[in-house]
Amino acid sequence: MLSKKAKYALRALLMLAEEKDGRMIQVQDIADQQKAPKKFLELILLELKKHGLLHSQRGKRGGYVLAKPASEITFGHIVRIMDGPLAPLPCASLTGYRKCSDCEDENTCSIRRVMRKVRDSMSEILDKTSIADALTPGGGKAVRAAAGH
Amino acid sequence: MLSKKAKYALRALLMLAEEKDGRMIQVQDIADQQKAPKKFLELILLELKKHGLLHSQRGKRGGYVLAKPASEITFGHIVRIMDGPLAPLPCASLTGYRKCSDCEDENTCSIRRVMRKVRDSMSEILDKTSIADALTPGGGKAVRAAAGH
DNA sequence: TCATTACTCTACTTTTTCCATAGGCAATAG
DNA sequence: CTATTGCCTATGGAAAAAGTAGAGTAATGA
Repeated sequence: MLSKKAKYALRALLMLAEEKDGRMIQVQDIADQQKAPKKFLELILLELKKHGLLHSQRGKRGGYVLAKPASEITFGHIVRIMDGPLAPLPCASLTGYRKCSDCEDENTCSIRRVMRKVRDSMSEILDKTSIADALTPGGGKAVRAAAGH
Repeated sequence: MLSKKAKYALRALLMLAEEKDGRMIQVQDIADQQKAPKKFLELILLELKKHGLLHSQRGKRGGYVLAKPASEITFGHIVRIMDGPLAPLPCASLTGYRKCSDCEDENTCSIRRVMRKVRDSMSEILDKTSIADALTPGGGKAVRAAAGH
């Protein structure tokens, strides 16, 4: 289940992606528009900045902007920053692998095998859908790819 | 992320599926084999029974058996019983739909649209993989289907 | 310069969910 | 009848999620 943090983050980035030619938006405006607690949102945006997705400016007329093109910011990246690995089990994750403490033999674990498939299919969607794609429904790369089966 | 409950449930059902011609297994045996707390496991098996996946018998020589063929018990069903809807967001769920309280227009919500795709692809795997499939790697229906792209 | 604005950072509180345990009741085999 | 095993309800503790507080720092602009 997606956390509220991740949802706020996605919405904030989508909002920033709609802004014309690098105009900054302030935390307060984002909070107002998506009815999120301002202080909570600050923490989220700060984290996104630390991961290189946002630039910020302090003081009067400060705010946030995307640090790179919207087409290069994927849902997968955002969700991983906020909620951690996509995989339903740590042992089925590529980016955040951890051994199951209670698993006898990882190579023959059928649960792991299935969850690995789930991870892969989630990645196939989330890592190939950018916030730019999301803003142009029917147009994005991953949208077409996912429709093709 | 899959809860421990779901993981215990999957393992218990896989274990029961390996048992020959309807022989019963006791909670204690399952708990021993998968190093799960017995009392906790009881709750889990009870819930699976209430959802029609298991039969049980009380008293001496009691225990649990699958209530139907292993090929008719899917990962999707088990996970939903234990952890609820597959979808990352309630508003993107088919089996457990709930409106987002903070969402303006559901039909144009791009986050929902993406998460719906994620749900669909999870369902495509989990609802088409039975515990029988999981026991015969390389053989199951969903295994072949998922490999074909 | 100096007050104001708005991001930065650390710490804390509250709420919710997850994991597990406890103990009595009910059925069944022997 | 009685030992065993599942059935059921209640409760406790830990951890994670969600939100709050407040002092600090940089930029602006009057």
